[in-house]
Amino acid sequence: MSKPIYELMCGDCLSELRSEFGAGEVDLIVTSPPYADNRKSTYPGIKPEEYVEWFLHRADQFYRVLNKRGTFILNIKERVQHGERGTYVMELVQRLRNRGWFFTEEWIWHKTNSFPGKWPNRFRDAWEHIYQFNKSKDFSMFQDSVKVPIGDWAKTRMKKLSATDRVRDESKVESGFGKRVANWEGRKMVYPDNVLYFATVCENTGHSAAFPEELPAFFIKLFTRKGDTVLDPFMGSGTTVAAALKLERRAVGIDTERKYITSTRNRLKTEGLI
Amino acid sequence: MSKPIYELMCGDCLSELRSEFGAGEVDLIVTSPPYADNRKSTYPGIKPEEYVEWFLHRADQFYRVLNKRGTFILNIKERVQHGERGTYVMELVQRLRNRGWFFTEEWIWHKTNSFPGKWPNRFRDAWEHIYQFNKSKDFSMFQDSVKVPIGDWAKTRMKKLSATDRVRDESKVESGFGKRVANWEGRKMVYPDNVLYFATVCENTGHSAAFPEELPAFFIKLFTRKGDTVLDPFMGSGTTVAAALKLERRAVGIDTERKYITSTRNRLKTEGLI
DNA sequence: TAGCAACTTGAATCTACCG
DNA sequence: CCGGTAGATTCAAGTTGCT
Repeated sequence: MSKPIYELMCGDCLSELRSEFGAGEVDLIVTSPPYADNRKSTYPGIKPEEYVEWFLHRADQFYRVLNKRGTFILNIKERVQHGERGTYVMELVQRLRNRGWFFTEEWIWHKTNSFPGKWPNRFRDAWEHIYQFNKSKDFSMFQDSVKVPIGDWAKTRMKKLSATDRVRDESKVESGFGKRVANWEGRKMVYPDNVLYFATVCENTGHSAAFPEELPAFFIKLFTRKGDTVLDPFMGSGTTVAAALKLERRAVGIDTERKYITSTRNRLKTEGLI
Repeated sequence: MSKPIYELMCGDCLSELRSEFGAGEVDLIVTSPPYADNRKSTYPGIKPEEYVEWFLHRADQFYRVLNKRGTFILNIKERVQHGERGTYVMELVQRLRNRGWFFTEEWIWHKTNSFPGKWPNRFRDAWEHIYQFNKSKDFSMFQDSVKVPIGDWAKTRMKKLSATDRVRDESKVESGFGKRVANWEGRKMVYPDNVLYFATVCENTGHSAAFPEELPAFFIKLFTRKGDTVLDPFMGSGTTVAAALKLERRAVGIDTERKYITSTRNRLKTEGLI
């Protein structure tokens, strides 16, 4: 009997992966973990000084369950503390590398609608890190699946549209996006670069972390094929899971909070994915 | 007698600063140092494993000559070695912080026309780090001097134009950019964010890693006033010096290579700056 | 149906103020 | 002095609703 198309697991990914997954079962991990701060009101924050160790233990499990040719995509950003930008992410990346991860690339996610505000000593923060780790130099990559219309001065807009439309187009949900697709069909298509443009999600998802579906969709298309398994060990509102199902990949989402399991299941039903 | 408006010094910035500059004489340092690699054909490369120590000794001098309210802007990017992105820059940032530098912010420079190319396991590299260090939380910042037109579909283009035009507009050199300035005059101006868009310089500057004049110009306007002193300890083709002079700041450029001293002086003459 | 305007909101950060 | 909270500031994208 074949594996289920999706699984939503409630618990700490450290123990869930250890007990429920064998080695090499996952083809792609895409996640945006809780950041190191103390915003306990929305999500159990981990203090910066404890963050690296906390994360490394879980990353060891990611490594174990990841396929030899698989990819681990980590979206994260340092917060400002006492006027300084934190450096724990830099420490984390080096530690991951020392533990055996192959540090292939750092992508930049430019958030075109970053949070507004004005301060005497800094401008608005409009970007986040996206680190790409592998198990070796030889990993699966399907570059043709993420081509974008050739750049002009509307490049950013088109890039976003292309990601959105392709997801919807390939999904089971018909949303009347055919016309927009036509806008860039027939245009010359080129490979993107390592700077991605996506707006954050403003609508109320029931989760504080607005993670646009285009973002996981981009990496799912780039690093997996239909039927492959995609894991988000810090699922949150379930955006990665939804994107994976729309693209006909198997999806596994893990979260410590029961409410996110419930809301994600509702979301998948609403979108007609399950 | 007042200080000269500009100085071009041939030598290692370590010794030049130590012997020729007193504490706190510089208001802004903007530099793009030689990267850690072995491209000895154009610039004396420093091996990755020696790079951090090599840089830290020079950074100590930067700290000494920098004004209490001054800023140090460091543009740098890791190279790919054996398929992996290097981590020595992350180590450098942490070490600088441990030496007393206040790590205020990391900006992203998106190179809109990055070098084309295709590799089986990565896309084009289209961005570089720009680290902002200070001596404390209290530093000079003149945010109104770098406002940009409010965003619309042409946001990125306008942002780039604004930076270019303002530099030219305030310079001694009239270049017929008045019409472009008019394009965004009367529009609502907003503060930029920490992602900058500048096209790379393709013209032959005689230097391997020329950054666009808009880049130092942006930070010179943001962190200094007319008459302040701007230093580039790894001058190269002299872009920072040229931008500083156009904006009526004092400029100091240091380089180990005699040929760059010569070519920069010629450049400044050609541009009518000296 | 297209186009425009008003309205809403989002992993922000700083200063001020309290206990 | 440290830690926590409330208020002010500000921009882009999406949504709604009207002509």
